[in-house]
Amino acid sequence: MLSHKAKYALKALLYLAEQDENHISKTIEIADGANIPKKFLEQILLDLKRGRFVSSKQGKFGGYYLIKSKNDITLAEIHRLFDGAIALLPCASLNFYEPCSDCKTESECSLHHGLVLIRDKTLKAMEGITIASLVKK
Amino acid sequence: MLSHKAKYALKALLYLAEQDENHISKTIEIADGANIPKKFLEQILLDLKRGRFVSSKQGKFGGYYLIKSKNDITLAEIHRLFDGAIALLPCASLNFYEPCSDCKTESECSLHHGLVLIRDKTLKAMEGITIASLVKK
DNA sequence: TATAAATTCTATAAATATAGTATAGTTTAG
DNA sequence: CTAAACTATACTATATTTATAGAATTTATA
Repeated sequence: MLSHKAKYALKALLYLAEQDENHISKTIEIADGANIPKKFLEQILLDLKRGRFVSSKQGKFGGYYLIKSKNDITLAEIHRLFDGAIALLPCASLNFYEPCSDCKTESECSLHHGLVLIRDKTLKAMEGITIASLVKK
Repeated sequence: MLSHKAKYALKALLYLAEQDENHISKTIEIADGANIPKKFLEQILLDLKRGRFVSSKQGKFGGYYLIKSKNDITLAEIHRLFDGAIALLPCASLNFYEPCSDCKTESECSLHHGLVLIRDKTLKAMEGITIASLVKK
C-alpha cells in the first residue's frame, strides 16, 4: 500500500503537470487544488525537490514547478522515493537490497526466487505508469 | 513489503508442505526448522488456522498440519490474511475497498485508473505463486 | 535603499498507529 | 501429570501523519 505521502506526492505532481508551462504554483494553490494538508504538502514538495522532480523559486511570487518531463516520472520512482522498496522483501529488492537474517543462504531460501518474479512483474507495471499517462486529457 | 508475520507464515507453510502426509508438526519443530521465534509463530499458526490453511491437534503429541492443498495456497491469499490489501490504495482494492476521503468522485480521481491497472497485474502475479511452486523439489 | 510582505525552507513536536516481541497463564488430550 | 495448543495482554520501538513555530529568501513598493 502507498503511504499518504506517496499518494499526495503523485497528486501534487499531477497538479503541476496539468498547469501551463512556465506557470509557478505556490504550495497553497496545490494544496487547495489537490486537497492536501498544506503543511504536510510543504514537506512532500521538499522531498520531491531533493529527488529532482520539481524545482522551486523562493520569496514573493515563488512556488514550485516540474523540472522532469511528465513522461519520465514513473510510479516506480515515486514509490521508491517515499515508500522505499518495490519488492516484497529486502532480499528481493534491486535498490534496497538487504539479506534476510533468518535465512542460511539466499539460494537455499525457498521464498527468494518467487519474490524476485513478483518484483520483476510489479516493477514493470509500475514503470509503465507515468504522470503523463495519468493526466486527464 | 511483506510484514515479518506474512513472511514467517509463508515459511511455516512451506515447512509443513515439505513434511510427509499425515505428519503432525509441533510449533517448536517448525520454529527450529524455519528459524522463526516460537511465541511469534504460535500466533501466526493460529491466524493460519482461522484462515483454514492449517488445522491443529491439541494436547500431547499435538501440532499443526496443512488442510489446504499446497497448489491452492497462493501468495495473494497469505498477503491478504496478514498484510491486507494488495492494491496500492484502498480505493483500488477488491477485497479491502474503501473510498478516498480526499477525492471528490472516483471517476474524477486521476490516480484511480492507474492503480487498478497495477492491482490487476500484481494480483495475477501473486496468484501464480503457490506454496507448491515454492517447495524445493 | 529600506522595509514589508509573501513565500519557501527547517526543525521539531505530538498524536496515532503498527510491528514485533515477550509474559503469563488456561485448556485439552494422552 | 505432562506436553502441547490456545488466549490474552502488555510492552517496546518505530513509523506515519499532521501540526507548530519560526528562519531565510526574494520581490515589490514607499
